[in-house]
Amino acid sequence: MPKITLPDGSTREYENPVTVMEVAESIGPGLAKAALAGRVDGELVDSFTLISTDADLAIITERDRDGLEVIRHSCAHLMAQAVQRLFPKAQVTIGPVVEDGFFYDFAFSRAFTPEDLQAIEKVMEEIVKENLTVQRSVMSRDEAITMFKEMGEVYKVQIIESIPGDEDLSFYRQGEFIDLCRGPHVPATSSFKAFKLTSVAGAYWRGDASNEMLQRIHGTAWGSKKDLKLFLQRLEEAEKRDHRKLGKHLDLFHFQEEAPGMAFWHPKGWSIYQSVQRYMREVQDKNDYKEINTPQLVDYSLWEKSGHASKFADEMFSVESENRMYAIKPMNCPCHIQVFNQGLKSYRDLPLRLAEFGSCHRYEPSGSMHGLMRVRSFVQDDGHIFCTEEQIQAEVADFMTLLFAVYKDFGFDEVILRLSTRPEKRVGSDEVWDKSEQSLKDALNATGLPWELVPGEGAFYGPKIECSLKDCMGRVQQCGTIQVDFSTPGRLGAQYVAEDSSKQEPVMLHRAVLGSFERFIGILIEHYAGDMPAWLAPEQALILNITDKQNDYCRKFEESLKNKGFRVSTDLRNEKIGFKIREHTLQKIPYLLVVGDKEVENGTVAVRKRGGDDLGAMTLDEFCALLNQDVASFSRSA
RNA sequence: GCUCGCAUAGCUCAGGCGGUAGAGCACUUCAUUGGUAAUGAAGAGGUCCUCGGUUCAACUCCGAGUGUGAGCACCA
Repeated sequence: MPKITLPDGSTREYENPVTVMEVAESIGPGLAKAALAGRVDGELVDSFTLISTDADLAIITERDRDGLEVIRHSCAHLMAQAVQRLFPKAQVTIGPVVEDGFFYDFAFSRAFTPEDLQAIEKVMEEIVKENLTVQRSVMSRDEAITMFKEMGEVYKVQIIESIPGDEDLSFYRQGEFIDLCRGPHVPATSSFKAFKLTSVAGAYWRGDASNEMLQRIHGTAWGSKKDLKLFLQRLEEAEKRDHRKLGKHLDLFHFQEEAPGMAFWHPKGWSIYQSVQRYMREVQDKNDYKEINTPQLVDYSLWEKSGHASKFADEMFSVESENRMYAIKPMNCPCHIQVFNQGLKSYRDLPLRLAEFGSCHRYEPSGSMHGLMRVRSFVQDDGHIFCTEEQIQAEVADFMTLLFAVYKDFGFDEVILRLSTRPEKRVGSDEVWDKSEQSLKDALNATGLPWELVPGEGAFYGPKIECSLKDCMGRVQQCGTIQVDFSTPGRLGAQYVAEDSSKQEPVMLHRAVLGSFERFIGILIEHYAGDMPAWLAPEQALILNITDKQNDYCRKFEESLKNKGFRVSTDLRNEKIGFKIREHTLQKIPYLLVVGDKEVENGTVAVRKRGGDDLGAMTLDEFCALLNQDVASFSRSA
């Protein structure tokens, strides 16, 4: 006689063991229709799971986050079934849920085409109409291997063979299709309301580049047609914000064949770049960093000493000149140590914070490049803090505070933190790793924010914190980092004189807030959809005449604003005012200042904001005050 | 780097059984001096990414290369 407690606290008693679906039915037919799965005592189960003891139960529908996952996972099965109906020779592999959807990887003799996707989608619809019941079964490992061998599914056999132990495995069947799966799944193929196959691309079997390539079909599935539509609109919006598109449209930068992965910055893009750099320079000065600059070309031997050549030789550009080999620097750290090494350092000099807007070049794999987001030539807001072990924690904590403040100034409020710890291949003793990981953990805990542990992902010389921000589209972008390094200073002979006059090796903290200017500006462009806030906008205001009678007045007004340090220009072309407004609105200029006879007479300008708001007539002083206030509205908290 | 697409005017894109191309916007000139998202007219603008092959003939078909897009792999 199971007693079921529902999320609202109410309880229901049943004579015999009941399934989740039966409970739903006993509550109401609407709920039964919507029920996809259940959560029994916190565990996600199928709707046909039998409950025989007292339990807490939540009926999962498409409104639950978990319900959506069930739909998507089941939709992957639905797609696999459709693919095998159309292409019986296609072999199934895996089909997990991902953000906003799912995919399934198939082994097939050729690539699927967009026409194939349409056909697959059609068969999926047919299977939905067939309303096949989804059934779960359990098999031993050996039985399962035999079954899939008979079906000729060699990848499934491999997957099952790689599952350790000889525990029983669960399988889900719908009609003729059966797949190894943990579940849970929807009750029947009629449960799908809205799905769409979005793309097809290659993907390596087991994520290993030395394996063969499979065909991955991506799809998305939602609880309702409306949600699917909203999702597709979100994709469209993201496409509109694409920094590559906006970069061209707003004349910010370009790329060309002769310099793959290296941006040509145009005046307006470079203006944004300079504003970001000016700001970072100010922040670094305020926070006791000493800015330096180091060579682009450094003899190869330094990279051999630092250990980078042996690991990254293929990704470094090199130059030969007069029988010497140089590498174009792929990073700044070895150079910063050279600066540290000049002159004798005392413990009194620590912590020493060196910063550089360091231009780096890396031969990134051709397929990995993506607009400004991943380039071969970039500038890091790099910094290295030389300190003692005791100083690590405070330095890391200060860095985190600085980073939050900078992100906030750029309009990013949410930061996601991850700690990557010792990888298999590493230098340094376990004791040193213990210590450095602990100091990073302490610093993370001190932020009061949640953070995620990523074991084994640290750099070979030390653990690192990775800081990602969330843009207004909800996308996570990794930008900042701070890494503890106990070994590179030693390799390159960095030392300081301690209190007891012994020579000691300093600890080095590698850190960057933005990561690279290129990437960060790409993120900014997409975050603001090109509507840069006034403090970053390449042109803050534009003065427009109505007729050429006002030209002199416009030029004088421009001059006055320029003298106050604003980025202003004029458009005195012989065009109608509506035409000019449209053109400059599309160029996303924050303020348009219109001057006609009225304004000349009153000594004002008519101010129009980017959104179209008419702020009325203002004098020079009034407009300066407005623009100053707008520019200062980012908090300058760093 | 791998798989599959794509590459035509400054931009966004059409196009064509294989017979060297077109629109809109932008640009130039002329007229127009007009008050908050497009004034009108005329004109100019292309080695159809590169190199090979097939062909009487290639922008079109085939191959290679380069760049680029989606995804995978990589990311000090």
